[in-house]
Amino acid sequence: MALRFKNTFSNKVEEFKPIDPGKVRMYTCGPTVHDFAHIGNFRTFIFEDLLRRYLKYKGYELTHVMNLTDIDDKIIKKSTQSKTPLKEFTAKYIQAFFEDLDTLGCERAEMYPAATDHIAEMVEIIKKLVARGMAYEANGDYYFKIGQFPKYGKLARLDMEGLKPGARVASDEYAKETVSDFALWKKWDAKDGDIFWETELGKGRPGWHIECSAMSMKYLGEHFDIHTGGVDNIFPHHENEIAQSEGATGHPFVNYWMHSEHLLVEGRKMAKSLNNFYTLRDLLAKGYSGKSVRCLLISTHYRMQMNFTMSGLDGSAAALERYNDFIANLETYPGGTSSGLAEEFCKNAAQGFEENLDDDLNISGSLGVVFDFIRDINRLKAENKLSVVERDAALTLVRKFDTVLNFAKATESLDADIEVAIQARTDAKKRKDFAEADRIRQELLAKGIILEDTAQGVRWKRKG
RNA sequence: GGCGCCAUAGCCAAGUGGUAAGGCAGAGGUCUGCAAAACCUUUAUUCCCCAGUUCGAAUCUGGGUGGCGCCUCCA
Repeated sequence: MALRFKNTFSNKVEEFKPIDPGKVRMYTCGPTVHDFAHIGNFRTFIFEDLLRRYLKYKGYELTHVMNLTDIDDKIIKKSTQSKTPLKEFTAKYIQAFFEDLDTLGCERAEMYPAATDHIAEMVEIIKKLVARGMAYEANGDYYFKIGQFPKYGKLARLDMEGLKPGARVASDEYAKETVSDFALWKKWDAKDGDIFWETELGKGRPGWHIECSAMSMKYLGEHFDIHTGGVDNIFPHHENEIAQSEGATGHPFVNYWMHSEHLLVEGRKMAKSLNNFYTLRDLLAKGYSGKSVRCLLISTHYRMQMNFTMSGLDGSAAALERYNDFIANLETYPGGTSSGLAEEFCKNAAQGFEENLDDDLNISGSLGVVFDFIRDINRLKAENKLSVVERDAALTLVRKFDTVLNFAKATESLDADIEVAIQARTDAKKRKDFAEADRIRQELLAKGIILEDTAQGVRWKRKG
């Protein structure tokens, strides 16, 4: 079976066929850089990392663009309040974002264009929309005229006739022709301080949606393959992107829309007021590794709401250890006598891994295959029925899986001398030299490698 | 009110017509000074409820119940 994805636009699982055979052009709505990103944001970025890694695994040549939204109301407010120039204010969070991506083992996209570097491109699109009668100016602001775009509402499956103006719309300060028309360009206002651009459209700043139309089409062309984001972006952001882009070019914009569901925390929507709001840095401060967070966030299908819990994170840390122990133990295994079974285990695992991911990135199914494979090979190893050639084949396969999963630890976090000490203690016990074993135990306790030493036994620090 | 997602073991979760993957936690073992690590074994007569279709339903149909999200700038 071929690779297939759920397309939000058609609401169906469709076979994936790129516009240019063998090549994929993909756009992702990136972070708004006004603060540290939270784990809900990263769930989406990790889904996109899985998607990009799997497309490469399948042999596609990928061009992936992720924008940086470095201009919006929140940024203006915070930057103005802190009396920090816009670029300086956002630079801090852009840097933090890339650090966090590294911590989570997310591969870099090919490009990370920033909105403020593409004002001219946005102005061009708006001018084109005005010329085509799909946008208009009102009191210095520019709006998209959704009445001129019959397809409007199709992505989100909204009936625009049925949309009634709510309290929020009624209080809107802008002078639109129709309540649901959305802003393309906002005239400078005193609260914007010194944040504005002098353009043919006047002194002002772009709306949020136009940024993504401008940057995606500039780097990927007017018609590209995949556009991703979180479900909350379906409406209005992506609906508006379609309207702006297709309104300006007159032809299709994106073939496949893919959206990841939200992360809940302890069963509730993550919110600062509920005291369940976590950034990646909060979790690192609690002693969890980036890879543990990656493992947890990637392990539930992207279209399912995922409930984040601390015990779930503990579980992922443990699963990750099983995976890494498997690799580490296999690497040092000297090899035994072949039973002839390993070849089939490898073949089945490779096939199962791919079949599941082909099916709209069924990561749970694929992980099941990987852990089945780990158990099968471990069993052969325990019985000494795995030859050197088979051992190497198994290692090669799991490393291939790891190009998609990226669960393997770059470095062992326990220091080498600590490993030596633990081994020395085990050896001492084997010699029945319990005085020596206890001495080493005290030493490890002093170094903080053993966290607790109770009558029931010792509790070791997790390697993760 | 409109649109959409979901309900499978203590927890997380795959499976969309042929008799319940996988992970965590628990239990037993390899193996014992008490432990730990690693590995192996084991853990759902049953898939929210009711009715129907079928030789056969977690899976399809109808009707309920419950949870969540979106409906103007939140991934």
